[in-house]
Amino acid sequence: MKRDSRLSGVLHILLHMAQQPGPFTSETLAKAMDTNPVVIRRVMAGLRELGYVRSEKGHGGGWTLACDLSKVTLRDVYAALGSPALLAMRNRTEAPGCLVEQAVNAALDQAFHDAEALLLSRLGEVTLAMLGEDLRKRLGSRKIHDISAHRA
Amino acid sequence: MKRDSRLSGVLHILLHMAQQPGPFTSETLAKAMDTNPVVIRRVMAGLRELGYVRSEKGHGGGWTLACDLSKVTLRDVYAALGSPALLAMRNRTEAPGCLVEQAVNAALDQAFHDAEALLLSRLGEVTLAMLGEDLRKRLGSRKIHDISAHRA
DNA sequence: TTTCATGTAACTTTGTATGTTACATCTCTG
DNA sequence: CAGAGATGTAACATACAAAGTTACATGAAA
Repeated sequence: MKRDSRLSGVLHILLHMAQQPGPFTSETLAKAMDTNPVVIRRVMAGLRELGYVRSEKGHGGGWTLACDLSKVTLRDVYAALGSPALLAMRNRTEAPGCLVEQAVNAALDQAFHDAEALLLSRLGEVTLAMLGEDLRKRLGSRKIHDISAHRA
Repeated sequence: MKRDSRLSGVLHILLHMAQQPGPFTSETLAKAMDTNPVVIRRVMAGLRELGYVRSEKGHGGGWTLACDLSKVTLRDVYAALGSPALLAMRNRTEAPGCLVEQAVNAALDQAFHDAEALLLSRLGEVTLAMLGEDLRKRLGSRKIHDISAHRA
């Protein structure tokens, strides 16, 4: 299964933006993420709708943070992406007529549901501010990492 | 992301096999699962290697259960499929040089790891025998469901 | 009015599960 | 032994979603 890296990617972007004053163009962010500006706009669109970031057109335009980083959790960011599927597995058939399949689904659904709930709960415990704090520790005495000098 | 339904599918097969004496040809099972015999052979191959089922060629051949259903858990079956990815999300980059990405990965990895561990643990708690027991309850007074009359 | 930026639709590429075809191999039956 | 019925498996085809790309409309600043 082709796995989704949008959450990872958008968090990377947000954290970079928190390190320097904006605004950042999609072009700049795309170079740092080694991807395409349109991809950036795509994943940022959901965040904009929820008011976590703002975008401005024209000269001097680009993306800026527009939220209290201590109030936004990774779960919020996940939701801003449209809450894509969390698990790589699914039931063969939902609402099957076959009792055998119903029994299988019931067992799997419970396990799936518990795992999803835990994952969402964990994501809900971490704020963007906490991520930034962790980053500061990792940076240590080092100079602030400039996004334009980004290497994956 | 295209999600994997092999675990669901193979459990369905095993539970059907537990309801009637075998052997079952891939052809029969494929019809019941509304798929192709080769797909059946493919998912059953891992189970055969672990000794959970046996296959015989030629006249009167096919698949038979070869394990104690109370000893095999859903986790074992999952492992027999080759332990495919559990989560639909992944990190953009593993072992990144960028400290920002390291911070993001660290946060996500912990959440991902916890969710995977819980899922595996839940799967490990359920045996095929327990699934069969649940099925019997669902069947109630009804006659045993013949696989040849299968409807999804 | 030109330049620089986002917004977005449409299309292409890529990776993976799933489906299909073809054929080799084995085993029972007659 | 010959033929039919089964699995084993490689090779290829299809379906689908994420990711990448192209093209162009729109808006804002110089």
